[in-house]
Amino acid sequence: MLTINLIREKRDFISDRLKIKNFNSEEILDKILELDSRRREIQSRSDTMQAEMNRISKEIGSLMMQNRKTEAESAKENTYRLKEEIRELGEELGRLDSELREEIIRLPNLPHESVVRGSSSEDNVKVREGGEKPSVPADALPHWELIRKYDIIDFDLGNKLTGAGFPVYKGKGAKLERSLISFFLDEGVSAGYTEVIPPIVVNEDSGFGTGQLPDMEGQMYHMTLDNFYLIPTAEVPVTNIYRDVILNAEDLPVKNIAYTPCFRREAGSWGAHVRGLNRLHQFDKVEIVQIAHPDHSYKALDEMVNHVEGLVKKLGLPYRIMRLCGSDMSFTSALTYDFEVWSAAQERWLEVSSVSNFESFQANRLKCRFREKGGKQTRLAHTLNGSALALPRIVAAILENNQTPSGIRIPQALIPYTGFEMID
RNA sequence: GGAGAAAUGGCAGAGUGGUCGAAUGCGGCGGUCUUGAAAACCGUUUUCCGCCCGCCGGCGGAACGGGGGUUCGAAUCCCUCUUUCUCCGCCA
Repeated sequence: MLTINLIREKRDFISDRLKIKNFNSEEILDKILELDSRRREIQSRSDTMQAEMNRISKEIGSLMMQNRKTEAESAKENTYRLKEEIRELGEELGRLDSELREEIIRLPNLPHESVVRGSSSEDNVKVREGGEKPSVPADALPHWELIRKYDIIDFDLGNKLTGAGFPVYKGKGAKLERSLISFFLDEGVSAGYTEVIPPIVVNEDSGFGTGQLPDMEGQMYHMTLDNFYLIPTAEVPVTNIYRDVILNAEDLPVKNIAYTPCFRREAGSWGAHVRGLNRLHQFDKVEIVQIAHPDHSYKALDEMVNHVEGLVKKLGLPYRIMRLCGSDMSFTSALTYDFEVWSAAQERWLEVSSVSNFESFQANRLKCRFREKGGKQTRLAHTLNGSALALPRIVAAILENNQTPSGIRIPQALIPYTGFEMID
């Protein structure tokens, strides 16, 4: 959510920047400015009347104490009309507040100055590339056949228990999954992140705080009886730890890492290219989250990108880092780097991580603020997060890229975790 | 699930209708003293919105778990929701 101050002061700048995201904001901005000036006018009037009301009330109080009942009664006469007007202004103010909020919420975050406009994912900018594409035989199997061949992930069984997109990991498949989670967490902790295990069910306020609500309502599993949501990413509970929190500047950056299962309805996005592990309703992910000082948040973003790059390197996966163009970026992000790994049998790049700086966009919803040492004023912090990493496509790439006639080779870095070198 | 009690500032804890944004203590910050520190003493210390305002600041309004109500006036009375604690029941 953009701040009303920014909108007041830099209307045209905002309008220009949002064009990079192919978002036409003219009408919304005009409406916001109009609502805002009406709101302020009403508040001034209401404040003045309440001040008057408070004055009279105090007067009545002191008259009562002096036992001057008749004077007190006549003073009361003056309050009835005032009270009614205050009530009406209060209602008007409430209406304007919520209307204003509704409009502001419709505006996406401003893209960082390095973001190009673009019209699709084709226009994402390759930042760098690493690792070597493996040479696999022409008859290399895609992962959905490999998992059957070695009986390590079972979609049919998941279908029986729940439905499509809820696989069951078995034997070495389960161990591989658990090993990757531990590996990612350990790497994060070594890099200075504090591990947390948050709830995977959140309330409406949390969903709103990080921006999934109301925009992505249909993408989350909603437990209507309790009005809870299954989290689509650990970003939601972990970032919301800092909702309504005022941090000290010297405590920044705050760095958290969390493993959670993630749940996505993926309504409407099923189709080609989503076979096997490419798209699931439930999947595992390790997420890194930082709350940073606004002056250093892009340094934090670089650090996070380097961290994720280290992970894919250690796993020996060919990867590329893409800076998303405006039209491919999320509503809430100011700058996003996507990580893709090469999937040898599918011969495609698979997105395995998205690392973003949200600047103050989430923080404004969350009311996540900080105070400079010795300072009095609070400022909005910057929030960042990134997958480090999402498991299913990593598993798919490891299976496909490392297949050999004698089985699937486990990456060196994972062997201490799996305890075996081959899936065979 | 049943019965009872409670929710106040960073923390502890007073406050049962009027001058209470809130005593007091602790903690924090600034200062005096000291070579330095401690102790002592003095001062200061919630957040949001609006107006004036370059900044400092000033003025007004709101907020005592959330929401609603009674009243000229609510931390204080009423309703409701949530949470916590105690006892009972059940349970991984």
